[in-house]
This record gives sequence, C-alpha cells and structure tokens, in this order.
Amino acid sequence: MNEESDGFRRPTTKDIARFAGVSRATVDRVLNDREGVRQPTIDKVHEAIRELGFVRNVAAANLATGRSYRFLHLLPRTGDQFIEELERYVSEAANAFIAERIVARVERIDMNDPHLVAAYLSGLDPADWDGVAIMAPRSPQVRDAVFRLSERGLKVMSFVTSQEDEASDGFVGIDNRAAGATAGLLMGRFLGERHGTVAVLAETMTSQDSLNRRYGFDRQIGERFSGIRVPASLETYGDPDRTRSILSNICTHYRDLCGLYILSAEARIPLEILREIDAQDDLVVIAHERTAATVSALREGRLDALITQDPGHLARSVLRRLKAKCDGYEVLADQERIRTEILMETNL
Amino acid sequence: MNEESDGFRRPTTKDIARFAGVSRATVDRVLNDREGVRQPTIDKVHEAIRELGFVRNVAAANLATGRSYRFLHLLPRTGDQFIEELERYVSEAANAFIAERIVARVERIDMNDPHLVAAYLSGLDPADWDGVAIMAPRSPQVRDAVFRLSERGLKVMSFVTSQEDEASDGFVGIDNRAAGATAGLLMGRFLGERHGTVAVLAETMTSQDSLNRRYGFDRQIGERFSGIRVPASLETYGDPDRTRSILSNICTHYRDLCGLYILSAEARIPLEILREIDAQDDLVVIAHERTAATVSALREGRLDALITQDPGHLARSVLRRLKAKCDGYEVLADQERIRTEILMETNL
DNA sequence: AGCAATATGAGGCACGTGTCTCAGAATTTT
DNA sequence: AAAATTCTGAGACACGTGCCTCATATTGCT
Repeated sequence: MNEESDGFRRPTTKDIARFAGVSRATVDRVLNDREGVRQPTIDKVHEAIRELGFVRNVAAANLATGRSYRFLHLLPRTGDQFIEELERYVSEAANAFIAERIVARVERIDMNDPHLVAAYLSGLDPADWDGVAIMAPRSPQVRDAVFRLSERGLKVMSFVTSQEDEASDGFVGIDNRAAGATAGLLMGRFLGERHGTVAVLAETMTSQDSLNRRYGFDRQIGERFSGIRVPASLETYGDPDRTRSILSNICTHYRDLCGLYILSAEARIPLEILREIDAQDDLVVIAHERTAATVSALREGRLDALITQDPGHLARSVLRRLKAKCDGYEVLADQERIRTEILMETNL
Repeated sequence: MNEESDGFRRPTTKDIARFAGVSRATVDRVLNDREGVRQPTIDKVHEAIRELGFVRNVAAANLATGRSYRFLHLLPRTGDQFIEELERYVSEAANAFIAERIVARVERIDMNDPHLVAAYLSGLDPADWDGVAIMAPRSPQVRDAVFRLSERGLKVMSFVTSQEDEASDGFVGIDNRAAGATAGLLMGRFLGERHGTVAVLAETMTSQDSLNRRYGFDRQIGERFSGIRVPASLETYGDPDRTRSILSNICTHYRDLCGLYILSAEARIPLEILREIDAQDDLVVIAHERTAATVSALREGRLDALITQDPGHLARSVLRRLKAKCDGYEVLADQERIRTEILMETNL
C-alpha cells in the first residue's frame, strides 16, 4: 500500500545508529547480543530503540539470514478418526506456513512401545531438523529422549499428549483436568434433578491424559452433584466386541443408568455400538473431540455435548511455537492458548 | 536455522526464469500480472512455478516494496466492559502486528447517529489509510458509506456487528442466530424437566444482532422445549433503574420464572442488579461475552453459561483479513472462523 | 608514557523481489 | 521486404538486516 511516501516510515537500524551516535555495526552488535560492546554504549543503543520505537523488520532479517525451519511431526501410527483429522490439519498448517519458510513433514510411527519411540527420537539428526513435534503417550523413556534431543539443540514440543506438566511451555494442548471437569459439569447440569449412575468409558486408563480427565470429572460430580454415582472407568482397549459387551452390560446392570462419558479421543466405536444396541433415549452422552462420528452423533441427537480442542489451531500453534523457540522470542500467549471448547448442535 | 547448506533451498524467481527458459524480468511480469507477455510465455512460467513448487517469498517482496499497512479501527464511544475489553484486545493485536508493518490506530466515535458515522467515514482520506475496521450498528447509511469507501479503494471490514449478511467476507464475528440458538439450547437443557417462563433481557431490540439472537433462541426453545414460554424481550436501554424495575417486576409477575437470557453484549448491570434483588437461586441465567462482570458471575454461580466470541482472535483476524484484502490473497478460512464458544466455570 | 587489549567505525556483500530502463529479438502489419 | 509494433532480455538499484573484515579510536594496564 502506501509507498512510504507519506512520512510513515518505521525506524531502521540506520536511524538507531544515527540517534544513538554510533555506527550501524555497533547497533548490530547490540541487537544480536554479540560481545565487545561497553555497557554505556549498549545503553545508548537501547535508549535509541526505546525512543524511536524501533521494531526489527523480521522480513528483512529472515531474508538476510536465509533462514528456513525444518520441523518434523510425529503422530501415532494407530488411531481412528481423531488422528486422521489431526494429521490432515497438521499437513494443512504446514502448507499454510511454507510462505514463512517453514518446511514441515509428518510421520506416523508406532507409539505403543516407549522404547521404540525413544530409539526413534535418538536416531534423529539435529543436522536434518530444527524442531520436532511429538504426540506420544507419556512415558519416562520418551520424556528422557525428548530431553536429550533438546540438549542436542533440537527444539521439541509435545502436543495433545504431554510428556511433562501440561502447563509447561513444551506442550500444546488442553488441560485435561479442565476438560474432564467440563464434561462432569455439563453432565451434572444436563441431568438436572435426575439421579443415578453415570458410566465412564475409556480406551485405556493407563495414560496420564485419561487419569486427568477422570480426575476432573470426578471432582465436579463429587462436589456438586451428590445424586450421581460414577463407578470405575470401563476400558475398551479399542476393541469393538469388548465395547459392545461392556455397553450392553451396563445398560442391564445399572437400572438407574442415566449418563455415559466417553473419555477417550476416539469415540466412533462406542457411539456406533450405542446406536446399534438401541440404548435408552434419555441417556446423557458426552464425548471428546470433533470427528465425523461425533459430529453426526451430535446432529442426530445421539450425543449431547462434545468437549474439544481445535485441531487446526493446535497444528498452527505448534508450528508458531517451534519457530519462536528457534528464533528465541516469546509467542503471543493469548493466541497460543488452546481452549477447551464445548460443542453442541448449534455451534458446530 | 539451517543455512541453506543442506540442499534445502526454496526456488526463487531466478530458478523459475531458468527453468522456463525466460528472463527474470518476464517472470516478474507474469507474477505481478503486468501486460505485454504472450500467452505461451505466460504458460511456460506458470508451468515452471507449478513444477518447482515456487512460493513467493513475501518477506522479500514486502521488503522490496517497502509496503506498510495503515488500518483504522472504529469502535463505539459509549459502552461498558465489553467494548473496553475489545479495545484492549484491538490495541494488543495492533501491537503484535507491527513487526509485519501493520500500523493500526483505534478511535472511539459516536455510533448512535448513523448519519454522523456515515459522515465520519466519508471524511476519511484514502491517502491516509489502507483499511478501516468498523463496529457500528447496522444501518443503511453506514452500509452505503462503507460501500463508497471501498469504491474509493479503501478496504473495509465490519466486526462484531455486521453491515450486511454475516456470512459475507466483509464481516468478522459470530453468527448471531447460532449464538442465540446455542443460548436457547443450553437454557432448555439446563432446565431439564422444569417448565415455566424464561425472560429475555436486551439493551435494545432495534439492532439486527439482537433480533438474530432472539430468533435463534426462539427457534431452539420452540422446536425442542415445549414446556418453556418466552415472552417478548424486555429492553433496558442500558439504564440501571429501568433494569432494576424490569427485573423485580418479572420476579413477582411470573410466578413460574425459571430462566433469564441476557441477550446483549453488556451484562454487567443486569447481573449486578440480579444479585442485589436476590433473585431465586435456581434461576438459570445465560449471558453473552466474557467480561470481568460475567466471569465473576460465572465463578460465583450467579451465571450458568456464557456464549462468547474470542475478542483476541477477533482483533487479530480483522488485521489479517484487512492485510489479505490489501495484498489480494485469500485468508486461511479455517483460522479466521470466529467460533461461538460456550464458557462455563470449568473452561474459562 | 608506552603498549596491549578492547571498542567502535566504515564499508561491503548477501538475501529474494519489485520496479525501472534500454536494447534487441520476434512478430505482425503495411 | 521493410517498417511498425509487440515481446523479451540484460542489467541495475532499492528495501532492511545479518555478518564479515579491516582500520582506527579509545581504554586499561604496567
């Protein structure tokens, strides 16, 4: 647009140099914290930067350095719709960022054995990659491998599933306790006056994420909805037959069954079986993540609410954060926060 | 990071030129659709671009053109917490984008008289601004002024409040029908078996946004919750005294009052008065927008749910869309979609 | 005071693209 | 076939920053 004609020019390093009464070389030394500059000089430069409101022209800087960013995304090989969706979004985000010189590749690897994952990570050459984003179940092996990778200079982020504390800056994803709590709160509110049993269905409860969700769920129910009983989580191991027998079992066993919380990311199989066995109509069902299966279940009234994280945002955030780590600057915290979203029929 | 050492170099215009067997000047003519190039030559260049996967280095391009973007944001002068918040976020977004050569200024102007707004817009000099973002109540005068502005080459976006169809690409914000529908659905679900009257409170029903929200709300209630009755909307005109008398009136008048939908963006006054008059405890209250007042009401249980749009996202999206319009490229639709969010205590 | 060490300046090249100009080639028109 | 017209090429400069070298100025030390 405006051709800098109209006096609207941002200050450059040259302006800083002139204002501070030093040379551009010195400004450069200060800006890129190179050594060999005395404190008073450094101060003068910073003063000029402050005074003129200088902001480094990243475009020019990137151009000068010819920098590019090679990021590797590691996703589990096994998985159903959620993983597929996620992979799609990661690829799409990668595509959207090539203009910023970000080159991202997505690999699906076997995440079941932590030793294998750790070995894979150890085999990565820091000369090939600037950063790695990994979604793997939390395990000491993987956590250590991640740590060693970053020691070798690679920037690493875990996403969806955290290797450490979910609040750490090496993680992009939702707070699973909050997600579980939201599910619990919604369940309680939707049930209203109705008392009874709410079943919790999970692929497995061995993962930290599952435990966190369950913890948050229980807390809400326990604190606010005394009329609701929540037995131990039922594990499907992703097996349709097992899921079927679990679901028909609880329907007959708990005469007062009034709710079902599907805690895992992949809800397709339980939802299909639920329709198949023709479960009671007023059962309140809450699940996680937006996939083809959950969306249609929501539309058809077989699902009451969905607790989700926006996979597109997730994927873009991972890239932005990796880039920020490489460049050593702070991300815009507000923009990168992954929200725990509640979806219903009306706000899909 | 990698210093292009490792064979990882994106193709440049020079590469395109070599591959297509033409000169860089010709490539440039094609890229920036300048005339004077024969079709076969154009095709050769496009072929090379496709073949090599060329993506224009925007950093370099912006550097070369010395382009900067001057955007003006117009917000209503009057308003309470929501507007204040919004202004804060707009300024913050503007700040975050100065690295991309975006200079944004925020003005608060009187939006009550459409003629004044239109006059203000007409007075804007396209030489001073590249784009304008405006949040003003829908009116023919403003809509026409917006139209004339864009005819004069200025890029214009409306946000929060649309001048045209909410689906148009000149608007950033939520679909207010969907927002109202979400409020209605939640209201119905939270009430469960309870039947009775739900009151709708609005600052004014003269705005299109209010009408849309009410429309969506009514549809949900009418379609799915036959036990709920929703009388005509009650208008507060933002006046605390009037609000107080309305609220105490309905509490006594409707013996079966069970819910309250605060439809307008500013919910502070109704919420405060609701606490003050000590309304019944099991009243289901749903409001819009995240502000200090609504957040604390949610935390204290005086509010059951909040339908919101993320103001930070809104502000950033406006800037990105304006910039995209200036540069004539498409935005990442997925990233720019403003979600209708549901907030409860657990996912604030 | 003289010397070594350190701090600073001056200047140049590179990055990829936009935007000129001018000359020469290819094509069309006469 | 010659002239007029339209395309295309070659080259230059600019944008703001990073990074380098070499010379000179300044400081600290003995």
